[in-house]
Amino acid sequence: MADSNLPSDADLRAEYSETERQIFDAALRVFARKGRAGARMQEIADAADINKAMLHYYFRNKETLYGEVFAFTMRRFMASFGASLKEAPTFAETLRVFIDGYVEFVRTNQDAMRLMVNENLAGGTHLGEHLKRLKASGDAPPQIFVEKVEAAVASGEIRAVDPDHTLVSVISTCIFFFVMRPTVQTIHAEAASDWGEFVEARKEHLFDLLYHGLVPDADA
Amino acid sequence: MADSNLPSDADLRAEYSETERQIFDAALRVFARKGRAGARMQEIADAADINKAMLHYYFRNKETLYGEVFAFTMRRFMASFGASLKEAPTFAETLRVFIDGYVEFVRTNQDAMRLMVNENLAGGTHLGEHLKRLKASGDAPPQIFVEKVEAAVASGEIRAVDPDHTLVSVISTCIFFFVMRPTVQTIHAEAASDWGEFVEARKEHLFDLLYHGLVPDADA
DNA sequence: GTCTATATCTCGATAGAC
DNA sequence: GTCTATCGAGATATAGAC
Repeated sequence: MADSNLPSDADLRAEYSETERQIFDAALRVFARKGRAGARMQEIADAADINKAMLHYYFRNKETLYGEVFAFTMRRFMASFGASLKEAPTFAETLRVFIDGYVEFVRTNQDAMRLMVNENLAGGTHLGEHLKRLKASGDAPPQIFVEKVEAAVASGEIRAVDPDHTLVSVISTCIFFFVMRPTVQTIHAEAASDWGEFVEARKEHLFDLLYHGLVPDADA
Repeated sequence: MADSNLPSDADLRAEYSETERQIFDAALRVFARKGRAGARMQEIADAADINKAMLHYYFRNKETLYGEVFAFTMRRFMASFGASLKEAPTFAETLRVFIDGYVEFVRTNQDAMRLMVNENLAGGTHLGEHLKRLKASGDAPPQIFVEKVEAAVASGEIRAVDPDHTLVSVISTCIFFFVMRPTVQTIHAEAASDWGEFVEARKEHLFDLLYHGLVPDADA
């Protein structure tokens, strides 16, 4: 936590015992893949390599287990790549770091992403307090990005765009293709044959499209 | 079906009886909001204002009901606004129609959108044949849009972007903020107080951002 | 803390009268 | 076609020995 007031991955995990961490990993996997209602306590127990009764020993019931897993996942979402984003010298660099950071984070945390999307689709009852904390911290990538956009607009480095809408647009393009991966792979040949290659190509495309969308015309 | 080989909304509904349509509407609502596993046959029956046993009379079981509802929803997704898109004279107009068409379609069919996203998150087992038909029809908005992008690139009206990636990017920005609506509303004040206004503002922002992202610099 | 056995309950599905 | 009553699978949760 050297240069951030957000907890690191290690910090978050230190709160829990070995067994609890096993349960967490297993529960995240199952909740993300099967959904909150479709998840089976037995399957979580099997995945965590413990007895089913132990699940109820560590977490009273399915509800509280889900709640804890969701809270843990949210905090991890917040604690990713704020630092390198702050240091970016130009807006072009800011945009590159933001796109790369988000795409890589989602690529390597697809279950966390699925949990987030599922929760939003279901109405987002659990989101409330966590998002407020995120907002209050002022140190998470979305906040920093918005500030950088505001600064770049003020300095004339980019056009007079709405920072909040821009944030939503950039995040959408970085995440949604992971959400719709089965559809994308059915339609797009390259995505089906080599997903990793497709993701790399996509980062390039996104920077190109969004950077040109944001900077003023060359003769302006 | 005057100027399209895709079925219209009325065509689709004509296949089913009054009671079946009631069931469809109810099932779509419940499946979309609660997910495939979380949906309860009792709740669907209540929403359709029929007896639970009648559900099993019309549709053998939950599986087939879900399958039929999903297939119906997919066909509706395909059959929306292909015609007006074809007629767009300039690329700017094409982009406007596409953004407006997608945003409005999702705005007025949020349950259909939820079903699609849920299905993709769950692995997209049911997507296969439907997407192939969509691809084969050659008459759905995504195909037309890709063709228009290719033509605009060839004519120099827009920069040399990858049409497929561009399609994914545009659709992402049109849909994802609906998916994450609870999160967006927690972070963004205007979205929380007046969602309709936010959606309108978003359409403007998207056209501005993406059009500038696609057209060549003014002095080129 | 860990496990087996079991209680309890929800929900999908069916039987059978009308 | 419609309804009531109920069955039976499968899931959550707990009791209680070790």
